[in-house]
Amino acid sequence: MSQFWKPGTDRPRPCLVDDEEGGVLFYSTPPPSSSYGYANLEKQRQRLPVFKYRTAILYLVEYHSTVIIVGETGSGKTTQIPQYLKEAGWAEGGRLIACTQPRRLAVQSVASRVAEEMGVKIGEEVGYTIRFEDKTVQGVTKIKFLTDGVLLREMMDDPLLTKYSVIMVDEAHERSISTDMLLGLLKKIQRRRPELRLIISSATIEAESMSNFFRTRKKNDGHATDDNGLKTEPSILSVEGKGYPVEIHYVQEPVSDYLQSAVDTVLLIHEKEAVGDVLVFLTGQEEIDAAVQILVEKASDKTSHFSGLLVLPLYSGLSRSDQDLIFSQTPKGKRKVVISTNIAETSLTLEGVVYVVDSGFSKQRFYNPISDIENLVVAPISKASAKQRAGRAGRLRAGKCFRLYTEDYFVKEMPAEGIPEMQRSNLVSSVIQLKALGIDNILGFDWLASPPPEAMIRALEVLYSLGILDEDAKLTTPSGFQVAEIPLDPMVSKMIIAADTLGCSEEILTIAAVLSVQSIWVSVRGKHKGLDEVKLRFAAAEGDHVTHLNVYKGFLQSGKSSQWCYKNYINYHAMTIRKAILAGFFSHASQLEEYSQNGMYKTVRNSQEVYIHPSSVLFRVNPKWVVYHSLVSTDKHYMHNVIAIDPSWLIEAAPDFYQLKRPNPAIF
DNA sequence: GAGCACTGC
Repeated sequence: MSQFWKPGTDRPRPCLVDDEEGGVLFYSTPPPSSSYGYANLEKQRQRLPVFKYRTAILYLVEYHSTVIIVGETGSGKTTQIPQYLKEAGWAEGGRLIACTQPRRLAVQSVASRVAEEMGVKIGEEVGYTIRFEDKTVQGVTKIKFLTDGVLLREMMDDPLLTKYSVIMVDEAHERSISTDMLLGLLKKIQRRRPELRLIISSATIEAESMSNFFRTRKKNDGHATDDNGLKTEPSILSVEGKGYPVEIHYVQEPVSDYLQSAVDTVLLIHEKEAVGDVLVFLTGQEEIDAAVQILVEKASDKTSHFSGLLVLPLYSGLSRSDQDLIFSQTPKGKRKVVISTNIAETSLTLEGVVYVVDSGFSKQRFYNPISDIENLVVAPISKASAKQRAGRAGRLRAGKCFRLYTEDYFVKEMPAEGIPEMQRSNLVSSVIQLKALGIDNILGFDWLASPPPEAMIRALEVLYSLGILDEDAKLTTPSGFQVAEIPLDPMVSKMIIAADTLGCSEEILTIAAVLSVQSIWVSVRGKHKGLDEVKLRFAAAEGDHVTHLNVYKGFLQSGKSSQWCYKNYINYHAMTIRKAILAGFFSHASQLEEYSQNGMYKTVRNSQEVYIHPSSVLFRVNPKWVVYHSLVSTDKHYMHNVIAIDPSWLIEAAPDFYQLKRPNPAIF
């Protein structure tokens, strides 16, 4: 079938897919609820020639500007569709087929699988691009895998993405900020480039809303076409996965303590169920460590049959070597139990899992645009997530999923989908990116899901105060455009630009790098004291940022710690460094309450009550004025990464901001 | 004297 239809050529319409082996694949017209076709890959393996699936894909892509693929895990859509398109000639004439993934690791592994299947070396006909790594060759690469964020960045140079004939957006149902932005922008591009084909791969639950979003003209008319006879009505093709069935078990009554319940369920599985590893979903490190401890104690009793349990924690804060333990072969006669955060839901796949225990909760970030505070809270997961978690039990053989909530709750109360990241995040980075792409009417942008207007306004306000947007909400020259080019939080970018004139770029770049990673410290259970002592060795009076700089310098000098006598040098530079930080973070200034006994500060912007986090070197030092990098909210609002400042620097850094009573109304 | 779901450019 490699000589299949050449796109754009004039030829008779292929007939509907007629399957002589029993109608496994069919194409119905007119489509019931805009759904076409159904390909069953599992059956196909035994008795359906591969070209049936290919036929359906190519037919739909040929005649529809947008195709939505509802593909379960293991359906092979990600690896097969790009190959079909290439063979059918979609990558000819110097244009490429692009396939996005939301994660770097997925990009790499999918690309190498496809290269292997096609018998080519990666970086030639099949390539990939992720940040810091470009394995493509111009003129040679035909299928290009990339993260959605990279494709967004590419739009800054080539807004219509003219290099590509087909763009496939995989895992669109995850609704990451980048994916949502990309889909909104792709819809715009389609108006200018009607020949561009989009393939959106999504879970069942999101398919209809995706379809509605891309349905552009002549609503309610399934046969709407554009001038070229191309159907503008998106088509939906569903492809079954080859995962094994997973039996779902619910609790009879709601549980009051899901941690305890998870532990009990693991013990019960070990007692009653056949061999096979267990994966438990809890919400965070603290919970996971607690559950691990309880189970390890049970397992340490050599006389009980629980000694067969091999219990391992899994979360991103673990060191790489600890994370790798979960992939080790389960010793004979043992049952591996991995207790994990959401990292095992999408990012990491454990192959031997047969039993899943689902607490029904995960930690989720919520942003309050009014207070400008991001909260990390334990919240109920969605049905989509629950399904994904359960699916983790069916990779090896038929499995079981134990849900620690009632069926009634699942059916009646659990939300179908999670809230898109777009609607619970700070939008400063997204807004500047859209502005850089020439989208001026941000509030009128056609979002798959509109973010709260308050968040949008807050983002515009912040960018205006940073001098990145002018009074007409357009990017300023050169500052605004420079900041948009730098792939960092705009406040950090502004700091970097300011460092240039203050002559401390090297130091500020180091600090920016440290601020861009989650933490430079590795968490080791029960070794908090040691870590605190090590930190003290690097502590700088100016605050955490300069302390990070010390750490980095120490790293460069690795092994020579006793000879460090940089103190004067650091003091010399500390002032200019702090001013550069302030150029970006002036709006994060806080003042110590004069009569405060407990180190209470109030933010300058909205008099929010905040405290210095105990991990800071300035904890209990309590300088009169500080600027923080971020707020972390638990029982109190804690300032993370704090430097001491002189309040006069604030006026110097942002004279408008500190005199402005109300932000300029023109930007709304 | 407290705490870090997960990604990405």
